[in-house]
Amino acid sequence: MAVAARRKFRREGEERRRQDLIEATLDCVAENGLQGATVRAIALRAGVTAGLIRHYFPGKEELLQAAYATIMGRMTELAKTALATVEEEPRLRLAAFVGASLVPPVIDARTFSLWASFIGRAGSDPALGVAHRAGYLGFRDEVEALVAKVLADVGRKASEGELRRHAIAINAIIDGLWVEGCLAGDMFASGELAEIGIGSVEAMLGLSLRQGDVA
Amino acid sequence: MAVAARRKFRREGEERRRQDLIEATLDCVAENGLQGATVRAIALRAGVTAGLIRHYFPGKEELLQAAYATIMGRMTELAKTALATVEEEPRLRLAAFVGASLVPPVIDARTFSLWASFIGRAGSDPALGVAHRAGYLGFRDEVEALVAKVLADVGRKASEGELRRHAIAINAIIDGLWVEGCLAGDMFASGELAEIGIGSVEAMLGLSLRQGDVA
DNA sequence: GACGTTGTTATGCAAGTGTATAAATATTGC
DNA sequence: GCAATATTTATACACTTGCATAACAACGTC
Repeated sequence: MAVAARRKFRREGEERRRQDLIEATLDCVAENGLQGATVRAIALRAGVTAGLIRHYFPGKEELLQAAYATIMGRMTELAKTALATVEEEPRLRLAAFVGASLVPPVIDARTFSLWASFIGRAGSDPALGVAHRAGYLGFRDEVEALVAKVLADVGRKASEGELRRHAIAINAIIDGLWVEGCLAGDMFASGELAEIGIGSVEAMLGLSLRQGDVA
Repeated sequence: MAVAARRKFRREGEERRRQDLIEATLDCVAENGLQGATVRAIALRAGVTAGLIRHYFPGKEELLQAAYATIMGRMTELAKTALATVEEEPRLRLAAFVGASLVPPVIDARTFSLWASFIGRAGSDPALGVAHRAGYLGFRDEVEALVAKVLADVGRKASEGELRRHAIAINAIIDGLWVEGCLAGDMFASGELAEIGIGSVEAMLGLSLRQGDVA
């Protein structure tokens, strides 16, 4: 009788394994939604057996939470990168930020799929809703600060309410273009969304954000 | 021995039952995502037993497809209603359309939850992707037509490319504000999103859309 | 190089999944 | 009322799910 050989394996570092499991989870969710993220599918993709998951996480729920935290962190990280442009001049900074938010890697079908999969439950899961709100408000505050600097730079005064409205609107157009770019990127020429985004912000603020036009 | 009494039931019309099952499915999906839409949960909510589902649909997959088609149809229906304003004057029509898209019932947490739950799989499921694209393009074409009328009305010429960009941008800001309104409606005053949306479109087109300002 | 630790696999289990089938009853036409 | 029909329930089945447990083997330590 041929005894089934026990599978060979390597011991990876703890942090490495955790990350691998999280990444495998994200892959599963991105491809087939939360439904596709079964412990067996995740383990298969991570190259381990299902039982190992419970060695690193109390349960599947906690693994999903860790995965959600990871994708949220990655998204805010991308947003920060978009914000951290080298430009000094306020208008150029704002333009660079909007533009960077509308090209890869921020525009990314996988990220969008993950966002949608998780956010779909923001209505019923309070923790998700709170997390979204925090991320959104943080993002909007950054936009508002950028806009305030731009307006100050050109010598325009804006009330608190005006600033708020500008931030909401700019945020919305970035989000809207982001969704479309992620869902159907091939419908737009390369850089077209960034172009449209910057142009729209210019129109909304009533001033040019680009070098050539700067007085 | 007390024999378990067989459950009483009524025979409903075929179309009525189908609709009830679809509505129950949407309820389940909206509350707990596609995961929550098990045949038993759906049946429970519809007030029938699980087996009945297969009397009206070949399988669960087909029921989900019918539910998706329903929510998509309902969304385009809402969009059409927003378009079917009584206003005659092109600018007022555009403003009314934008405004109607940013208040209930278009702004609706349940609808958003359903949208997100299904659209999350648009990347992997080609049928979903195609459906979204068709809906989006139809919507955008309507916006483009509206904008064209507005510009013609004020005697401005716009190239095909300009029209396209305007439609994309207006669409994006509606979508972006819609998402935020659905996810965190309580963060905005009643009518604030509509106000911001219309104001942004005015800025983007460089003209007023409101009665008082019409020349 | 043997040994103990523990990361990892393998196996099992109870609950839940979609589906198939048969039994039962509500409804229709007479 | 009564039989015929097909909607609806009830039950069963094979499979998947997350989780528990025990056996195992890779690695550090002496």
